[in-house]
Amino acid sequence: MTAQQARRPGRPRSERARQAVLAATLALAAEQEPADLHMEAIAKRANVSKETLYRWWHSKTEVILDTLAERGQQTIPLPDTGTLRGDLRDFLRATVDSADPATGRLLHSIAAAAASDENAARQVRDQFLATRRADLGQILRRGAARGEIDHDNAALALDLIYGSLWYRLIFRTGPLDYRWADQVAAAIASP
Amino acid sequence: MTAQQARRPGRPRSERARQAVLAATLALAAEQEPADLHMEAIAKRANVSKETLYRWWHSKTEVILDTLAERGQQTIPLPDTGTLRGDLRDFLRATVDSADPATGRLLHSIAAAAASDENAARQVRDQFLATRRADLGQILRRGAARGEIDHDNAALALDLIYGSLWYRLIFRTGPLDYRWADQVAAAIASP
Amino acid sequence: MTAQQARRPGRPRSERARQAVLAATLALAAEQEPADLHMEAIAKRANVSKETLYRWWHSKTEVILDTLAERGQQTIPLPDTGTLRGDLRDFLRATVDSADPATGRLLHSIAAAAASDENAARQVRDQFLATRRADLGQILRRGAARGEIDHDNAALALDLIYGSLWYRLIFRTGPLDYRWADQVAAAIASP
Amino acid sequence: MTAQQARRPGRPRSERARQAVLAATLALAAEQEPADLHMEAIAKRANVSKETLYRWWHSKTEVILDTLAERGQQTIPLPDTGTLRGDLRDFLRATVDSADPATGRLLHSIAAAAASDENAARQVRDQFLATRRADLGQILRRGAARGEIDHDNAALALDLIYGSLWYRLIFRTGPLDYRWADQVAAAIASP
DNA sequence: CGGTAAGCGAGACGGTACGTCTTGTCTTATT
DNA sequence: AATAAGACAAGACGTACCGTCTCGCTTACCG
Repeated sequence: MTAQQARRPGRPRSERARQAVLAATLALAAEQEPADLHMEAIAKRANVSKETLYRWWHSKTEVILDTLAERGQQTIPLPDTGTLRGDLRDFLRATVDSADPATGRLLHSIAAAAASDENAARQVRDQFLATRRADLGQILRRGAARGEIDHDNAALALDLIYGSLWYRLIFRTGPLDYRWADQVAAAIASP
Repeated sequence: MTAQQARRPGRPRSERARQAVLAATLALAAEQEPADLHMEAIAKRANVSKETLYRWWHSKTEVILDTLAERGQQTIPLPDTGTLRGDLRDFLRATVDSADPATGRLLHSIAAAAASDENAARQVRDQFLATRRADLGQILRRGAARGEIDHDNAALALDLIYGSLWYRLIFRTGPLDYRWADQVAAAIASP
Repeated sequence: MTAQQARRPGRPRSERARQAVLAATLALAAEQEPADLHMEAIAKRANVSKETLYRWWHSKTEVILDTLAERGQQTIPLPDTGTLRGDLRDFLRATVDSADPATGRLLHSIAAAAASDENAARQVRDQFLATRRADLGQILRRGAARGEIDHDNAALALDLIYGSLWYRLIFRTGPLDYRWADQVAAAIASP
Repeated sequence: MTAQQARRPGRPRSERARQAVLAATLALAAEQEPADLHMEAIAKRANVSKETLYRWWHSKTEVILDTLAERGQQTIPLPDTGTLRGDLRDFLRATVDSADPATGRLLHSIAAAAASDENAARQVRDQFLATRRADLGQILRRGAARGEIDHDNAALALDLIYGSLWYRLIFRTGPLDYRWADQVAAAIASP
């Protein structure tokens, strides 16, 4: 498939620059407010020219999505406890664990971008939300197969669960902790 | 009570200017993208000086919250159908009805602001979310009193319901229509 | 003539406010840069409303000219030493003496106003320069009568003397001190 | 010599933008009042961003001084008539000739800036007055060498001559014409 | 091994919103 | 009527970030 890769002439893309950009993005997210995480700052921090930055990422949203993909993807394994509630609990607890402050600010940034720009919203959906929904969907589908949840409700549960998560994240209505994870798991997988 | 109001010296605040700002905000929201809804544009559209704008509203978030309070608040009456599911259904349908395109873009703007600025998040919580949560909370409490929902779940339901609403709104994962309202009502008020 | 003064109805003009404005102008000139001497600052410092300020003085230039008239006018007496050079020397030395830092900054302000506004230039000429020129002119005319200076040159000398004074003041090319006064006196009244 | 110039990295400064700014400044001076000659207007007229404008010129004074240097510098040649009076006459007549309305308004602007800001005064002295004083100083030195003027008076004459010029310009006490030039030349180079 | 072509850093550019500031006018109640 | 208080429309200020551009230099390949 992509094996051959059609080697193009000219100087190849600098892997060093790519890594520097992702690292700078993560570093800035760890240190500063979401509003201070802009293209100019990323370029400066990464010692990369804005030209290079814009050549490979067309917007801040793309940079952040790439950073999240690179750094945070692998962290959430699919649990298999035998019960829906157990699976949900473990999955949500793992999700909560993965949301360190830096990641949290990256999520804030893409939420802000998605809210104010329809195109960014699409990118976030396709490149970030989709995989999470697929994972959680699989857990719910298994629960539905065991009769622990209605099939229609399973589809809606995705929105309810991730909705409440982002709601807490964006509006800071409360902490995203194990208590929250357990309550949601219990509410969705009520007997 | 507060009737007397202790008349301050000097020229009183112009109600005309205040209304013009709120109307301009609504008009811009109806016509343009959220990103084009900035203080400069509001001032120009309202024929109001930037000084006046900043004197009374310290940020765009405050202007939008005021606009929402003035124009959209009174629209959602508390239903009383006798059942939790019925009440939820009616309330959510009314909520969906109130989200015309202009209002939707105002909501997008405050979501973006809340996501990227902790202070804005607090303002949105206190001046916008709080009343909505109180309304829906009343419905849920009535349901709990009738034994239609567990008391603990009632508290969580607030997050699940409004979470899924904002999630759809921000990430455009699906339409906010009666179908959504009915499904959520059914899922929360499952027998 | 002006004896009767046609007493008008209503509250009479506040002499207190007038004095406060002139005092505030002088105080600000003594403390700050010419650029910080604006109508807003004068009003605030004088505890006078801008309304009152603009009612009686139509521009900053008028306020400053009034301040100069009130505070600095009487200081320069006409000398009579018997020789042109002596008279010039004493007059210029007295002029130099009268230019304390506060007065200097007031002069800077009216120079700036005159340079950028033709109308202000006319006011400065009529209400400030005219009297100085008359005084110096009298000295020069006495010298011409004694044959110490050519009549035509006497007229021009006004420009040369006051010109070099303002030039030093505006562009800070050198100090306005007795040395300068004596040199100018000697040059103009050369034997 | 300085030919190599040590080429700095990055995009080089746009000569086009530089010329556009100077041309816009001159054009605005020709058409409008000194007060309407502000940075915003210059940027707009030159089709140059404010950022670019402020990057290369830190204040309006610097822009004007640059404009004067570029457009008006070369116009006054040093005369050599053989007599001080003749040299002065020619030099002052040429100076008068160079003061077209646009240039006059530029001079008004820098005079206003110098009067109200010590730093601006220094810049005007160093970048504008200095060369003029050097030119006129040379003429006077030649006169002193020929014994046509006392050496001490020669130094003072600089102030007297340029002082009276700026005095007329700023306070509009009279026209800057050949009559003025001839009178001053005669008075300074009196036999 | 020298030519060709793209990537890269540096940083200038036009554009434009930001939040602040001063101007001169106005609208109140009080004097 | 004049006052103080202070709100108002207007618009310039200087700063910041955006996304694009123009340089000279570097790093590959390909003939």
